[in-house]
Amino acid sequence: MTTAFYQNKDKLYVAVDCIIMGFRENELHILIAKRPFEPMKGGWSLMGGFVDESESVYNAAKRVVSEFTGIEDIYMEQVGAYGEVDRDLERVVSIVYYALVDIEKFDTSLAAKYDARWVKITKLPELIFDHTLMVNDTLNLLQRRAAIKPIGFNLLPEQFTLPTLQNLYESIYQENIDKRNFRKKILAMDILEKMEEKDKSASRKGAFYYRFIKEKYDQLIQQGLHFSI
Amino acid sequence: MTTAFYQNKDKLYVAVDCIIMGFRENELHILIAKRPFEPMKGGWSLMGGFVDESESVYNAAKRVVSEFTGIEDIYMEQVGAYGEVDRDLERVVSIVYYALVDIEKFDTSLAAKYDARWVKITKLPELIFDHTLMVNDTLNLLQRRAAIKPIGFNLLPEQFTLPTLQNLYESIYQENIDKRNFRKKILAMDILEKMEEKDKSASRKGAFYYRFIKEKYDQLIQQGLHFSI
DNA sequence: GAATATAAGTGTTTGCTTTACACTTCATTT
DNA sequence: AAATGAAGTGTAAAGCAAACACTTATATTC
Repeated sequence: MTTAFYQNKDKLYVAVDCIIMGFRENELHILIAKRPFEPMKGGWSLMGGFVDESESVYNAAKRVVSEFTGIEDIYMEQVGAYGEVDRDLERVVSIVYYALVDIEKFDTSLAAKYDARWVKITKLPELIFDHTLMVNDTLNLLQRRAAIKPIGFNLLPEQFTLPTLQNLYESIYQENIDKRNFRKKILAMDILEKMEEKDKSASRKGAFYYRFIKEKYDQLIQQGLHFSI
Repeated sequence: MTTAFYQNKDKLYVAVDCIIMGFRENELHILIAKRPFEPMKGGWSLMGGFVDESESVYNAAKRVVSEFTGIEDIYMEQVGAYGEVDRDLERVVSIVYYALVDIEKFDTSLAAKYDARWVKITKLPELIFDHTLMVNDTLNLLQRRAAIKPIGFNLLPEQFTLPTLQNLYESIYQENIDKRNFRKKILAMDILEKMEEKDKSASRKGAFYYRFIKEKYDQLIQQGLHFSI
């Protein structure tokens, strides 16, 4: 069915580009790939795809992230739409999402298949088209969002230590955080549960594992309080 | 020129919807119109239009705002892309911008032409499709942005009084602000210039006019400080 | 022209949040 | 048993945010 009024309007390609973020070696990483087709074949590119007529933009982004990582449960948020006429060789409007994934769940066989690499956000190569701009905008957004929403945990495994969590936030904000102030603040919110085991991989003494408890976070919100780091 | 790889991909309608905001009678207003065509003819709708092949999404939004207000110099920011499959009867991906305009510059002849009305944001009627969601998302964004960027001035004429400015922020945040704290904070930033004339329309005593000085704001930023209300 | 009415304009105190800062503990390795 | 190195802990100072009430200026009214 076509509605009369719309008929003479232009249709455009609509793409999604995904900034897939992971955390390892105490640094934020982004998954990028060598582009396998023209234009800009061989250039470093974000993970993208086209939006089909029959799928929502959000689902298109989910599909792309799953396709390139093998991960199904994904935290994703829209960054925005990029619509300059000359941003691609063809006229393509691209809608950007960032995804926060537990890098341990990454299906490494896909790296070879798609010529993809996890690169440190501080050491990104030049990307094609406006992809560098997209990454910059995303980092900005992430910094603002991670400060007030407990989204950082999506980058970590179920269990993590406080030193690791702190490293994560230091990597997101790209600045050092005082250890005592950080622990005070995060523990005061009472949204973490301390485990009995320690992670001894990073020190002799070992650091206790903690888990983020969504129910505790919901309680915090119900009390009219907010997450804040 | 068509690049081979893209050829078998779907193309979609891409629209812009604009949340055009103005300030009068001490309240934020939004420009809405009765939709003149099917589907949903006669329903209250945001100001929108389709993105042409040859114009950027941003320019499409500017064009729409100019068309419906007669105003050319517009502060505009993207809210995001709305891409559910069933958000319209046809498959239309809509990219939303909010625009802050000085309502005094509004060409009132356009109101009749487009069956448009300025309505208080607190008294919006039901809007078609996902337009109510768009407005809610926008108000949220505006609240966060107006707190840290001097964008509110775009809603006021060149000269304005501090009581008016305070009313504006109260309308944006939908809460009362202490007069002394507000004046202290805004004046401490030293980004306003006090005029010699008073506005006597709202009180016998009259309130001094002020102007926002962009150069002073730039200085503030250069000092490593930030706008904050 | 004196009294009245009304919004504009002005400082200080209190509490809270943020920042700065250094030593002890634990477990492994030598 | 000693040494190593990261994990873990509390307090004080400063800065920021929030609460709060009276005086001033001018038009209007009597």
